[in-house]
Amino acid sequence: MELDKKDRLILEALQADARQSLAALGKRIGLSQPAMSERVRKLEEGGVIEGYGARINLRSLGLALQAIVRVRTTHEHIKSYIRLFEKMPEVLEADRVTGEDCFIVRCAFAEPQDLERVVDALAAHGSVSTSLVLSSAVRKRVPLQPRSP
Amino acid sequence: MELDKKDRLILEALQADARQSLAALGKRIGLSQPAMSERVRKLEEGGVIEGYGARINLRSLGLALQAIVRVRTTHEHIKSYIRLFEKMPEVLEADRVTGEDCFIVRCAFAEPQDLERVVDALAAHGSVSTSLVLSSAVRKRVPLQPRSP
DNA sequence: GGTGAAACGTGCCGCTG
DNA sequence: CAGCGGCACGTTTCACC
Repeated sequence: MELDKKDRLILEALQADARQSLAALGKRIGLSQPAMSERVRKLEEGGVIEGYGARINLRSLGLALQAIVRVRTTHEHIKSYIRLFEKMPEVLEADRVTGEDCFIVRCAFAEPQDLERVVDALAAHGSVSTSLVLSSAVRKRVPLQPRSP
Repeated sequence: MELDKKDRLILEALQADARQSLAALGKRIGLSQPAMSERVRKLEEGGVIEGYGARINLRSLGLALQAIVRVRTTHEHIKSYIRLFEKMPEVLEADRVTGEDCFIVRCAFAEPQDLERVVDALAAHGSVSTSLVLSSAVRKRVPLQPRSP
């Protein structure tokens, strides 16, 4: 799917605030409301926009701590680890990666004891390296500038 | 701020689809539209909901590759690294962490050459370990079940 | 660009703790 | 009495032509 300048502006605006009206969006970008409606519909159906989500403050849910856990294991355990990640509510995201590590896992929790439980569970069939998140230095949106034409 | 069962249901529903009407939300949860309006307003003002964003498909932007780069450096370079992250469009997020690594950085790019540029830039005042993301095994939402009552 | 339908914000009232 | 939810209204926004 081809994206022009205005599509990119739309994506940028919808990343900043997904709950603004199509009319407000149109005013910002210079399109009428039906034109915006059509463009957004195409971006959704074309799979460019996968959905809309609320950004939740983890701290306000009592989850003040985050950690990034690197997991090393053997190939036979890959699938069971994926099932484990899906079962554990502390796991926010898990990526399978190249290199010595097999997975890099981000988790959130309320207290150090919770992290201990997570680490113990993940170390059952492999070894782990755990880093506590001190601060999120950058939390950017998706880069939208037209890249290398 | 106190969150009851219905607040958690609202957060769950808004994470799944932030662009649904308050009336539809109310139907799902069992509240009238004005009641929903009020609850959502309080969740926003209380800082529980930080905002609403569109989920963008990186592949459709031509960014088919992701990597996670761990950066080790000395304390004097911390601030300049944070500025560097903010300047680089490839950097999606960067967390400062405990342990031997100083930062764990996620980036997205179109071609391996782009990653090479990123790694070169990040290795200028430290050392890096780079892992290519093979697949995102888990991409969950924030856990909302009431924790440890 | 315009029109019927749906959604939103607000004020008022009743219920409950 | 305070907090919360439901009803009804005028206004805005949307989808379709």
